Amino acid sequence: MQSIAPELAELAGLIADPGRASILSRLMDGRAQTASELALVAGVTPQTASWHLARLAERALLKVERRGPRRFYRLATPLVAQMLEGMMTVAAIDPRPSRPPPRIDAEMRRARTCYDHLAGELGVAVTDAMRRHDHLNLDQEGGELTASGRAFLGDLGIDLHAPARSRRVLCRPCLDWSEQRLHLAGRAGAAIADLALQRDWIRRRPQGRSVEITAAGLVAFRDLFGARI
Amino acid sequence: MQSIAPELAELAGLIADPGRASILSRLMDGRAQTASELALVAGVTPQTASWHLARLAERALLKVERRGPRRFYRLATPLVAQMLEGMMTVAAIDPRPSRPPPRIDAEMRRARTCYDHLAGELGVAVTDAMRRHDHLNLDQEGGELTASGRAFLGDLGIDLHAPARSRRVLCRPCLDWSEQRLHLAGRAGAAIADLALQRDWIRRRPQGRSVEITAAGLVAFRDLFGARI
DNA sequence: TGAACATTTCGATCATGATCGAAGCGTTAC
DNA sequence: GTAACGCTTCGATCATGATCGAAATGTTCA
Repeated sequence: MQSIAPELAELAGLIADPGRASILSRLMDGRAQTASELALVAGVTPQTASWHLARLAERALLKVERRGPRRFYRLATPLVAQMLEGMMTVAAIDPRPSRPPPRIDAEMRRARTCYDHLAGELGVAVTDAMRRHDHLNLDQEGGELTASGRAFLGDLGIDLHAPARSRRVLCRPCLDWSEQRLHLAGRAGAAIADLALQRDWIRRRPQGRSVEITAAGLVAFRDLFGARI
Repeated sequence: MQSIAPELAELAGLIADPGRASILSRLMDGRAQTASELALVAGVTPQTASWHLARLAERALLKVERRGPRRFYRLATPLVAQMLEGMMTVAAIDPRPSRPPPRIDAEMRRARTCYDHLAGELGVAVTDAMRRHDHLNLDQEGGELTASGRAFLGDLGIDLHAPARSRRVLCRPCLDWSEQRLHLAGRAGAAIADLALQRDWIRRRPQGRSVEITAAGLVAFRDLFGARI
């Protein structure tokens, strides 16, 4: 019985090292990072990181981009991000009573980006608020924006028309691994995150994937979205 | 920066062994299998398989059920299946020119179940047919059944009302790793697979996840669904 | 109780791959 | 051209875990 099991094992092997897992996790915000930065994140020397990065890039999990003497690495495709998302969801659930639940950095839990949309308490709060106001229906396997939701986002200046070539869907649930709750992903989720960055409601922290909610952001999320945060 | 990277690596490590990957892949049809059967699939001795199974069960990727002297193993939750689905999708894409594309068993490619819905050529053909007949809209991140689609499935005797407790969505895309195309998953996908099994359009093969399309099935999929298969 | 069978546990062996020091390569800036 | 810097390649070492034979456990059935 030929199956993809060997390829599955090989792929998993690439993620099975703590250093490489840290690197992939760090790149989950969709941005590119230098090899040095990723070595720091992985907690290994540059040589070792280089070896890890080469393996990930060879298997096309990462894309590399040379800018001067530096090399920037990023996730190769959104498909890779989506796969990691699914793995993190399972990774965050560990029912072994002996094991303490993974201690997640407070900033990370509070607010972060998940590839292109909001996650953490903020992501879940915004999603919940939109559901409460009947802007959104969302469940485990799918979601849709209501007419009122479209109007709401339209009023915020979000253009929901898909780029001509994109067949990407508007709403998609993403299981938040730190909150164990659903948050909004898909084109709508990405648009909200873009808007928040653009209006300085959130700011990316220099390192890590977590984002800082600005004072203006707190007001905006509470007053405009009705988020309980 | 505390993150789930260590848990992610540990989880990946569990899948990173060819034997365990074979076992997980085998269980992707959602059914339970005995330890002996899984040892065969993994190509290892029963002792070794037992060791693998214990690790997978300890981490709650598998559930074990004792029936007499046998132990039946199955995937612990649909979440695990969904994670594996995402990994297989990436595993099936290997752009390294040196590597030959994974040779997938012809039966497996033709028709199989993916946890609870149809996959392979059959799954894609049925999905395509439903899209052609405007029964279904489906893209990378979501999907919906049209009014005509609901009527179509209703006429086939499929009850699309969700069980009271279930918030499971009707339509979800699932990227078929052997066909590199989308097929239908979610409650609707599962209902179609159930119907096909019930009406003997497909039969599960004793081993492996592939299914056999019966003569009646070929007629049904072609005439009722309009599938090009 | 004892025989048959499925599965697990134990113990020893062996292979894979993660690691870092040292050295090499490429790009940029002066 | 040459120095500085980021990154990679090479080589040697070391730890982890996959494997199976042998033996133990547990379940069913007579």
